Amino acid sequence: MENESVSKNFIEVMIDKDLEDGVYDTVVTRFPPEPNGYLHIGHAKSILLNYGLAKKYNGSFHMRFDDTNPTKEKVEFVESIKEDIQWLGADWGDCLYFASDYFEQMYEAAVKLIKKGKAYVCDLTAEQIREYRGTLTEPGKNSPYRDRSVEENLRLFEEMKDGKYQDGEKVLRAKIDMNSSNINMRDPVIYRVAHISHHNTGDRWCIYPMYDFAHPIEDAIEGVTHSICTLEFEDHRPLYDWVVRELEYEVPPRQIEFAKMYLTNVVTGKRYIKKLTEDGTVEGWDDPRLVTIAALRRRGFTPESIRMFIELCGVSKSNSSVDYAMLEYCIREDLKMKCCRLMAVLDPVKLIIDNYPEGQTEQMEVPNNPENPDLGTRMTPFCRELYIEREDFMEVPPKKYFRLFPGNEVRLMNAYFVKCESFVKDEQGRVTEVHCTYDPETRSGSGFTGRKVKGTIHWVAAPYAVQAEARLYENIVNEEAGVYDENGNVNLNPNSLTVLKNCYLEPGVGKVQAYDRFQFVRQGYFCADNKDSTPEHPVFNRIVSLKSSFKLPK
RNA sequence: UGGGCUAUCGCCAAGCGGUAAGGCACAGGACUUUGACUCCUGCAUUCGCUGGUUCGAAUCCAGCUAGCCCAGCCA
Repeated sequence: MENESVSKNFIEVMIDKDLEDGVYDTVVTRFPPEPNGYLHIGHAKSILLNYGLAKKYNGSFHMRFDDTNPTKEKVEFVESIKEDIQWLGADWGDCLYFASDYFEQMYEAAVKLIKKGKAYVCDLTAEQIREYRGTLTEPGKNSPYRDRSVEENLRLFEEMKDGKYQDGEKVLRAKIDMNSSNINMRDPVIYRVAHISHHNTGDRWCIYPMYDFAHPIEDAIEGVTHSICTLEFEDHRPLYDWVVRELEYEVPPRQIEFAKMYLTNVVTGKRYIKKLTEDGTVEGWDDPRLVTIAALRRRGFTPESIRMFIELCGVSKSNSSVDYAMLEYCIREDLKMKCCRLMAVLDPVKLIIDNYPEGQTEQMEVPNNPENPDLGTRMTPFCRELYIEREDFMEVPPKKYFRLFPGNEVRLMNAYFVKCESFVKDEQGRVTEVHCTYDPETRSGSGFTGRKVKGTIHWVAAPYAVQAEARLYENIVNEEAGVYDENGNVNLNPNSLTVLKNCYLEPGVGKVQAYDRFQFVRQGYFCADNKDSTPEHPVFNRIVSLKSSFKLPK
């Protein structure tokens, strides 16, 4: 049963009005990344928002690479972006586009502006253009080239296209208003010369359109109705509208801005991620401490969990930073019913059942997910020597500790009740063995109701367990200290990664399955590292820390 | 001293003149073969501030204050 009472976000309200007023009779949205890096959780918001809107209004969603600046773009990014979007489940169908496929039309559009007397070729240098532009508080002044004739502009622009000029020698500018209080309207540059190969068009062009000119044209050509972008483009909207108006498009697209997503305790800035990657602080763009889509995937986040997260965060126009706990909540919620809950021990100590026959092994049938019988059961071996979690035994228990301590009885999950009889320490005083006795009548599933125990602990059979490595990732930055320091450096959490080499997993849980399923070990879900894990050397990443992790009472 | 935008619980976020939804987090309690999950319960007399209009304002008006964005031939 879906909850239909969910209120509409402000964009949906605007779309509804447009549809009512007959401004548009359909909804077409798009996600237009520049292929110059990897996608992260912030992009997921834009992708899912645009895709969700198109789907909700029965319109279409376009995937478009905004590749108008060949100096920063690469095909490898095109591929990774496509992969990430597909993984997220935003299906663009046949609507895959490249801005660079419209270069011809953009050139024609520029010619049209020139003919209308709305654009001119300017010979000022970049520095001069900056000076002429004025400042935030002072108006700009007209370029001396502003009043060239249409004929001259046409000739010059064609020469720019034909490669007669060097990079930076000439630009094409829109003729708007140098006195505008909006700096974007002070005769913005709309075409620049760049003698560089483009990943898509090769050396066919040596002039490339600027974002402000190209974007509205791309939208108009594709019939995009609602061009949704982030807040920093609000000041560009007048220019966007100017372009579609001057170019006289029949059904001009509308730009709508929303607030970007920020997350606490993580680094999302592209240049910071790059820095961390380059100085070796993280392993790469998919390091599990990052929140790139690839990293989240590697850590075991599901597309469903990310969609839920974006849905929960909502959309608005106020800058905000979402609590990281919200992301963790979503993955827990999604995995809860669909992952196999296997047993594993991260910090092992031996548990020896003194009254269990030596050399005997019995197979216990255990449910894969106690809350979801559909996931079936599996067999797991049980014998005299087991590994349990070191923290599940205490020589001198504090109040309200109800796991193992001398004289106390607990349940071994999916097996028997065991009572702690004694323990062994080494010279350093470290516990090396815990001895106990078991009660055969209390076998799991036997229906035994004779008595109850307050604690249940997990275990693995020592002779059969598979040794594994676990990597516990924590937030990469300290919230208390702030994400960035006064010099703009990332304020790292020195404990962001802990590697545990001596962990044990249940054996025989399947060949591939064991390495791509989620584990639940008392306080956290674990997931096979889909990059570094092999059957011989399983590597697991803890993907979340549960909110109510157990704290010993004082 | 320019322009644009935003201000509702620790964090997101509804609300659009009729007397503060929801989620996360947190705190109690019940249940429990994971101290998890689930289930109850609690959690803004108040909506950045100050005035005004109104029978009535988070919602309208005025004036403040704080934060974010803009001076790339980046997107």
